[in-house]
Amino acid sequence: MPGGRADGADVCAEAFAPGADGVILDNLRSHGYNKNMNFKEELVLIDGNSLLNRAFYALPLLTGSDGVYTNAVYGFANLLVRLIEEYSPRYIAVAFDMKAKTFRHKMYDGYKATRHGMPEELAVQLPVLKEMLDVMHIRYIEKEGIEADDIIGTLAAGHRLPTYILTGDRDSFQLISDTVTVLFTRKGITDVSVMTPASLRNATGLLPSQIVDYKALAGDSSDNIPGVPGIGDKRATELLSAYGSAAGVYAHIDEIKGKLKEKLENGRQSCDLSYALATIKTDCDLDIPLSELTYRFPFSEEVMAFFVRRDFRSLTRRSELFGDSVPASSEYEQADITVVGSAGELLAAAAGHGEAGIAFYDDRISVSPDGIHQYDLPLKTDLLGSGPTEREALETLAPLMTDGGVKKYFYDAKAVMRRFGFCGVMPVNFEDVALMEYLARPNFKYTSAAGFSETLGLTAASDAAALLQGGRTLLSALEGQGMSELYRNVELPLPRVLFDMQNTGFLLDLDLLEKLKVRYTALAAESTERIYALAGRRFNINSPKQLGSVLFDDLGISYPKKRTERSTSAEILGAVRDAHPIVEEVIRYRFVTKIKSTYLDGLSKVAGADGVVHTEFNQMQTSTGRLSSSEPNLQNIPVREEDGKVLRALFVARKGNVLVNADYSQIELRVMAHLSGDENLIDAYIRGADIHAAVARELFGTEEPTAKERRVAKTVNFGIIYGMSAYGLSERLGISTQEAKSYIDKYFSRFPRVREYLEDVVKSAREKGYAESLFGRRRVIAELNSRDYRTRGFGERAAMNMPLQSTAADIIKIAMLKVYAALAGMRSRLILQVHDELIIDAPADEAERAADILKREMESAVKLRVPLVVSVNTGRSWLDCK
DNA sequence: CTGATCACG
DNA sequence: ACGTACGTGATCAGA
Repeated sequence: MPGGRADGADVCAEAFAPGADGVILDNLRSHGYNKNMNFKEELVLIDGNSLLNRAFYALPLLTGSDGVYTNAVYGFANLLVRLIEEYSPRYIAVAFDMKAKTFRHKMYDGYKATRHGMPEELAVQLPVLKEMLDVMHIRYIEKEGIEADDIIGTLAAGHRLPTYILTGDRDSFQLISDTVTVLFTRKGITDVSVMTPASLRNATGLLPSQIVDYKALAGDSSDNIPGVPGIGDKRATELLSAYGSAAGVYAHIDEIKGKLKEKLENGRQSCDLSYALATIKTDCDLDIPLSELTYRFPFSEEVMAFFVRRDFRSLTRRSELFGDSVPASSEYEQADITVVGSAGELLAAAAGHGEAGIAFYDDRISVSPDGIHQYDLPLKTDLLGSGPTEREALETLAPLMTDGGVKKYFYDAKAVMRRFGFCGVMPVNFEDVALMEYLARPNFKYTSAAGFSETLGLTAASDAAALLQGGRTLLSALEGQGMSELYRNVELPLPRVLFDMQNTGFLLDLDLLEKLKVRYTALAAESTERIYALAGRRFNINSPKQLGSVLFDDLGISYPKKRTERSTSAEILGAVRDAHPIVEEVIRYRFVTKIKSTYLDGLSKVAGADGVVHTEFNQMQTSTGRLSSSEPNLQNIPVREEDGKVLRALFVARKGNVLVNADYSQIELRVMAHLSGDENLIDAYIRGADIHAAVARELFGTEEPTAKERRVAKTVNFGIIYGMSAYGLSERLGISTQEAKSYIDKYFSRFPRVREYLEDVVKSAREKGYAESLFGRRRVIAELNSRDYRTRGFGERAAMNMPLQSTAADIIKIAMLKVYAALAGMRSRLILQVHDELIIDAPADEAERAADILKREMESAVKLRVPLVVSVNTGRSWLDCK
């Protein structure tokens, strides 16, 4: 992956109006992110092994649908949920023992020697538990040579926060203090006693500090701590109440008589050893700031997917645990907000801080330098008279934007760039929390201001602060999910590239646009009249309902399928094409009006006076990591049909320029060759074969496949990428399902690793709850565990397709960054991406160089087991690029 | 505001 | 016996 960030001080001089759609920061919360939670500034430390153990023996040995034992994890999950609901701590950490020996073993061979190893049924649940903690973003800690107790002791000692320790281990009582409470799980896991200094005294008569002394004297059979031989529970308690501590006992050894004295003297060494063994360390070498112990609640879809996958039915039904079903409310966690009157005060608030959350609204700009304090600057708007105007405020904030020493946490950096476009300020050193969320919460969809503006005032109370807090948490979540590189090297630098592309825009030939509009308006009118004449009446042709009634009722065309609902889709119309002359005319009408309304009228509406259209590239829209394009969508301009393709003549290079167009050849199929490792497919690509012909040769056993055979092979190739069924292939090829099945079987027998790969992808997605790309991008696919076979089938196909489409999307994003960097200093500009295609508007004298850059950077974007092949074309218009 | 339709990769 | 290829966005009708 490229390392180079694209955020130079390269100023965009062209004026660019700030967008009408404000930036919505409360998406962070309204999508279920720590919403409605009044977290308390409290820390909960959980002894993972102890609790898992308790849960294991407390519950019957359940298994999930896949046969993996899950009873202990289930019990753990329930306890955890109860804990979160009852205590609402802001911070949680789970500590685990590691298998390795600890300093205590070195001290004493017998340490924990009587412990049996974990039963296999429990051991297999440990990774499942860790997986659950991962999806909940709950930090767990394990360190070689240190026991969970010591981790807990150290964390408890390291903070002044009220702290709760959840464990079934009595050793932890020594940590009890005014600020540290032990939540002690007795036999089962439902019975939890709250152990404070007072309740400990009631229960045992001991002070917390005396727990260690007690063990030094009486020993502990469960850990095989010897204590003083001959001294048991009763004697130990008596001695401690008399002398305070084990040391106190020996200091007054002369006051003790007879056999007891003898036992104590003989056992002195054992007592010292036991004391050392029983003492929980509070000074381990652990550097874990509190900020890393936050977690996400309500739970994300990923947690839901985990519960579904593990058959934790009762938990999946607890809708209140999952954010999206919780209604919006005013219970926002409030930052300490100060309303200021000038942008200078925002600057001052950020001064001296290395980081700041910055939220932009139409009527307010907020800055939070620490996630706790927030400074709000109301802006002067048409409706509200006070404060500076947005422009004045932004101009004042410019130095902060270009200050490399302050890391800005934005929500949608591209939108921020657009806001500053009017004064040519390009922010540097920023994070983009929206992008983090897009990656870390794969089902999340970014929502623009339009849908939310009404609730803005209520819900967007403390978001600059939330941005900073949430951003830090999401960064560690991304790290945990292996997506840090994807975020930092691909997604984060991309907004700058997309901003420039949008900003540059694509020039339209307005004269041609006018001519085409006239022509298509006439064609549409003519077609309409012919249809009315053929139907014998006037009706709304655009209404599928009315059209269906004209075709299948009035004109008596027999519907070609068995179904009860009647469609008038192109597929159906094609099938009844010969039944009546009106059908052909409707097909033509559909085409003409599509061209006119969607493309000609649509483009006219959004083209500037200069003829340039500025599409919006949406980076947080798709479930696979692709971009999408809107207002106008420039990724669906006609090309497949000759008649529609002419529209591409509208898209032209600027004066004196040419368009340079480069597209990947079958990138998804090549990605599949790489990911599956199928030798046959890889060989074909390395040989540089015509892949569809090569597959045709395998399917039909012919040396020189006919055009028809090649077409079949091509359809099969596409089908494979989409997880097709025999029926689907048969429909598309117009053949029987038997014949279609024989092609598929033949394909898989010739490319066996492809079949294995696709099966593995589905299996892994079912187990993990998500599919992933080569670069670690994830898509949660909850449908895989549906009991409805249609829904499940959809999940399986989506799982097969995702890594291919997603990896291809990652690759072209990397290529875009490389191309953008390579164009530095040139006048050529990237203007469009269409999934596997890039277009540059290049001055004629740079065209050749731009073409070389496209080919080189796209082909070398990543190294796969098959070559990436790019073809480049040049022309005055997009239509000419062929 | 959702579904039907059709444009693209 | 079931329905039936993945991912998008724009327009229109009709509730």
